Amino acid sequence: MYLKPTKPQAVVSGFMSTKNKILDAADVLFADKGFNGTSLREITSQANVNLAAVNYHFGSKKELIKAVMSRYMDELSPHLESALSAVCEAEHQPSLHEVFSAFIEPLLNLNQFKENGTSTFLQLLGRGYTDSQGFLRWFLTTQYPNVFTGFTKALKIAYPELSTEEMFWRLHFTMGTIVFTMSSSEALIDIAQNDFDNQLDIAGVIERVIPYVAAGVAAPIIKL
Amino acid sequence: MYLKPTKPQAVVSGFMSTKNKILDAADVLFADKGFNGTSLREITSQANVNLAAVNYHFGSKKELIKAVMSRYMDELSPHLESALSAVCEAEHQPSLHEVFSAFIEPLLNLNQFKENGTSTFLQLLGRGYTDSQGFLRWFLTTQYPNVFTGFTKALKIAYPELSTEEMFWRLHFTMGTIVFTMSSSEALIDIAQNDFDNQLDIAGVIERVIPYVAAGVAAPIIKL
DNA sequence: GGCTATTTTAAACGCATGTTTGAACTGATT
DNA sequence: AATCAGTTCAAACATGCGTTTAAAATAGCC
Repeated sequence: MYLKPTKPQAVVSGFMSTKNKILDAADVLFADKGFNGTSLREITSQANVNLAAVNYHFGSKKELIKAVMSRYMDELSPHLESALSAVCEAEHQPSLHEVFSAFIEPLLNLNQFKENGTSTFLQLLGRGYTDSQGFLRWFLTTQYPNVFTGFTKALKIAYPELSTEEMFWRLHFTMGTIVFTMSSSEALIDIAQNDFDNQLDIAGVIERVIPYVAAGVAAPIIKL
Repeated sequence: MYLKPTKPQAVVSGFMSTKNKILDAADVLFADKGFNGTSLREITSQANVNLAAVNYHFGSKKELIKAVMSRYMDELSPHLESALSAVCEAEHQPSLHEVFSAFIEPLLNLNQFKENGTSTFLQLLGRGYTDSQGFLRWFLTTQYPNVFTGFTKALKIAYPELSTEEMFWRLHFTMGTIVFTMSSSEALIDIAQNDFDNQLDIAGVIERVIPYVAAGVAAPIIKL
């Protein structure tokens, strides 16, 4: 019977708990095909566990989605918060480029936390914005608000001339760029490999997108 | 029995063909809840037609999706193509801002073509990128390639220093920004109305996003 | 070893989906 | 009036979904 979230249990030797097998299978499939597009049967058969295990361990599919996201956010958000406040408390006024760059190291470190962690997480983020009619957006903004407030605070310092309203829009444009790019990054990298045959990975994409969004946010203010 | 796409039939007086009732209901619902998230039963009951009518007139749900998109693209793509070639053949070298602005008039004219046509179409475009594992992206790029080639050609003229590879990425970042912004535009406009209580509509969002993407594409070239 | 609580399992449930069917209806043509 | 292609309709079909159930297996403890 399912009651309450249980504490994480230590992974000893080669043994993997059913719970973790489910989480590992789920986040790859969710990232690839979306939350609605992935069935519990796909997840459980990929994870080699019984179908009923998801409902037993997590209660429902919705709770599984939350658990998948929480595993990343719990790892990421402390690092993001400290990186952002470090930027804010620097001696010199930080540039927009520096603010956005504050995300890079914590994001790329997700690859140590989990294989392909960076791109998987960013893809999941993209899915969360479009799938499931925004319930995940609600979940993130209410459960991890410090990341968002810290980010806007840093931007306000880096570009004080921009009105709050303009910043609101450009922030969402930026969110869109990142999230969308990452959710289709695999396909794009494939195309790019064929057309230009460069070595290219998720870190390369991030390096290219940062000047873009920094320039977008820094765009001259329009007069009505 | 269903055979072959039939020619569009003239709409006389207040009468609306079953086919058009379905198309009208479908594109609102698709834009709102995604392709996978909308059932044929929702569409047909919204359109006040029988459930089987979709399969009778269109053959399948997938074909209905194509038909919804084609209705917009067939209207839009000639105007886009001519606007883009006008920009290319101008006496002076066009700015990036001009290139992006070439999209505005044709896009906004969709509102004359159909009520709320502009935002609905852009939302559908956003859905097509993330839903249904890219089959719609394939459909658009293969069925309407001139729009894409015309756009890259115009950009190449406006910003010749940028390598093809960089342009490739910044183009996709731009695509992401637009598409993502529009697919969540309703929610964003709601939030913005509450926070800043300005008059704001889809045209306002477009006006704000253009300086952003133009600046992003025009960002200084990074050295490795 | 025996008892208990936890976990796994196969099977079913109820429901929603896209699609198909065959009969009823419609409106124009002969 | 009879015919007939085109269209609508209610009903069913097959499938896949998330979830629940109750029995079997397992692990922990005295």
